[in-house]
Amino acid sequence: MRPLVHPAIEDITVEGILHVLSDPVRAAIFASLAASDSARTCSNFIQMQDKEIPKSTLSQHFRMLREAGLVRSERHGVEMRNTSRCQEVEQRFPGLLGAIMQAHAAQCAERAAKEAG
Amino acid sequence: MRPLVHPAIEDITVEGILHVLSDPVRAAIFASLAASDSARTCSNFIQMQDKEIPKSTLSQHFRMLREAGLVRSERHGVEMRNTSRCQEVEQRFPGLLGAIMQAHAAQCAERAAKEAG
DNA sequence: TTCTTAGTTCACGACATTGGAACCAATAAA
DNA sequence: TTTATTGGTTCCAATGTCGTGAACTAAGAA
Repeated sequence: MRPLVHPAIEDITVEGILHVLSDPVRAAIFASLAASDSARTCSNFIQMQDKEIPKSTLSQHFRMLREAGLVRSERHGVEMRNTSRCQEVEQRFPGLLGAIMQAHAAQCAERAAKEAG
Repeated sequence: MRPLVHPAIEDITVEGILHVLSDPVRAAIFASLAASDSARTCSNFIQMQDKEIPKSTLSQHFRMLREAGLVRSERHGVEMRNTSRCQEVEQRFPGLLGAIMQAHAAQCAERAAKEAG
């Protein structure tokens, strides 16, 4: 089993961040991690947006989030504990994650409104 | 020749914007368009970042920028005039493009500094 | 040792991206 | 008129990336 790869803060790229967050599932995972104080495991996200995400897909999503520098993962026994690296990224690219998450949230609210109305 | 497709402002998505700007060439094109007052043609961008972009590739990049809602293109005779849709997008997702472009600029400056030694 | 849990890796099909070659449409030159 | 040129598009084949089921691993419990 390969060791977990976490880029140094200075190796994080804007392209990488944008690409990894351009997928709605990964964006939702990241939003949830960013909003929560404590670490969350991968399997917390098997149910998302009214559908099941296969374990293997989830594993890839977490790898991509990790290698883009957005998430820190640590193995604890049999499970993985994931936290966002928001604060570090905020230092490097001020305002970026906030703006993206806000836009995602706005779009999400808009869709919910359209759905209901 | 297919007509040019421009999404209505309410059909522009965050995912679409992030994906299209996660490519360094497209990000550079968009930054240049956003910074310039007047329209620019496609062929203005054949030389970018010390290398040539093939015409066909450039054409695809512009199509993607257009269909994501970031750029407006109009045929004028033999050429295309492209402008950014910054202001519209700003209305829909306030702060998003600004934060992204600022992060790109910061990264660009950083790379230039590292290059210079 | 065997089982369970949580996640990873592999392999393959589906889809996206790149770029050369051929093409089209508008205008300028002959 | 034709013919040539310019600016961009479309087609297609090679290559790359993504999502997923099946098989696997590693840690801890029974």
